[in-house]
Amino acid sequence: MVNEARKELVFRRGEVMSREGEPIKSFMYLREGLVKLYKTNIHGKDQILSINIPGDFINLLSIFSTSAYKYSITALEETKVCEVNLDVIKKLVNSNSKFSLRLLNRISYISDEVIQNHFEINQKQVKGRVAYFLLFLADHIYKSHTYRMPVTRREVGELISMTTENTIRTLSEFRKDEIIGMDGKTISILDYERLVNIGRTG
Amino acid sequence: MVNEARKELVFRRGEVMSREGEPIKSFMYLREGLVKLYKTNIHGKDQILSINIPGDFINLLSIFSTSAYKYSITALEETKVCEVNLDVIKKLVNSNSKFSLRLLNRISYISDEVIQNHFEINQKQVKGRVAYFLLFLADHIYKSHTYRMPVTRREVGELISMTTENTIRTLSEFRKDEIIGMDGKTISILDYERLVNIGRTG
DNA sequence: TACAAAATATGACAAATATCATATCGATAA
DNA sequence: TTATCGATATGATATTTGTCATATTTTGTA
Repeated sequence: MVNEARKELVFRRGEVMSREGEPIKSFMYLREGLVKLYKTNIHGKDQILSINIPGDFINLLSIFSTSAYKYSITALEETKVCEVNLDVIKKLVNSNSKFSLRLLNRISYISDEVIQNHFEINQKQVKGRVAYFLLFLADHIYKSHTYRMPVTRREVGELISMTTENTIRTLSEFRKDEIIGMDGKTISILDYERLVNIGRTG
Repeated sequence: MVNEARKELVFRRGEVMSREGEPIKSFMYLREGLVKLYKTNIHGKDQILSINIPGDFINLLSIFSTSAYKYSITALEETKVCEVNLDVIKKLVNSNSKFSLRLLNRISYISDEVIQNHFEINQKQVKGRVAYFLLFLADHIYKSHTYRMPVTRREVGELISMTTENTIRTLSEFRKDEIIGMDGKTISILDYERLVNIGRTG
């Protein structure tokens, strides 16, 4: 049943996959790529909720609460998504209680994560926030101390609640202090321990 | 089945109803009173997630994600809770798909609310934050322009991410500007329109 | 009632962060 | 290819917020 309703979609970098306020028609499983979930405020500024990776149900937080998206989704790189019609999913909830329980677990886990991340960022100062983000990419996204940032400095600021200027300034400072190496979007963490320490304290 | 497993509990003001990290044993429905949900950070400072009112499932955000509480719950006033053993709830999810769907809707709604609130507060400055909180109490909790604040100034700060001093200072300023009247914990909103405007812009 | 602890209050100052200006670099499109 | 726009970069300055000190008031409890 689900197999028949399945549809593969491909999005290019920068493509908006769904927009805040639009009706939700399907359940989206991220197969390949990287996306950002974000809200746009009345002044047109974005705030990023989270960055999602393959294996994530990227619109799960919106699906059951309302018929409209609570946030927008944009691809940060070439992204493949598996879509299943929402009615099919709702029928599945009705017929398969194991599936329901797994969804409940997953939704709780996701919302916990978003809340926890923003609480942690909230209690840090600029250096701590940037360190936290660099470590997030290293530990959770790329599993490497060298990587190419998938976002602009402005987007980093939108995720960790800072201005673009301060984000850039802090990265420059880390480079001067030889905590990281930086060439455009390519980052290499030179002093992991120190970065961890900054991420904890400041 | 649920009726047999039901248990009524009463908590006094200030009593901790459940603590972050403790195992979750039951599903809690708030029948009467007012509670706060909060996380304590490594420095011992609390951050309040939300204030909950009768009708709320106060530990729903933790129940399905893990076996341990992700936040603590404390009664802000005399509070009555209806507890149902967690195993009974899980069996109900297995047997009743309508119930599962309602839980999914409710969890999504709650997490949306927590995230949305913190995003809104995050993009405001001190005056806007205090205004937002005063209006939250007036519009959502007490449905009146005059009320007795159920929390200390420190707790207000813990909810809207400000220091206690700045919270007190801002309230004093609102009183001097005759936007609110204030006598201890009793607040009366004198200029609702102006408060709404401050809450939107700043 | 009286005492201690917490909450409220306010000023002076320090620290953190945002804003504004300006420059260079790089990617993209006509 | 070149023009344009967005991204990166950095300094100077203004604004916001936090910290520390110190009183006063209120509250809970012995």
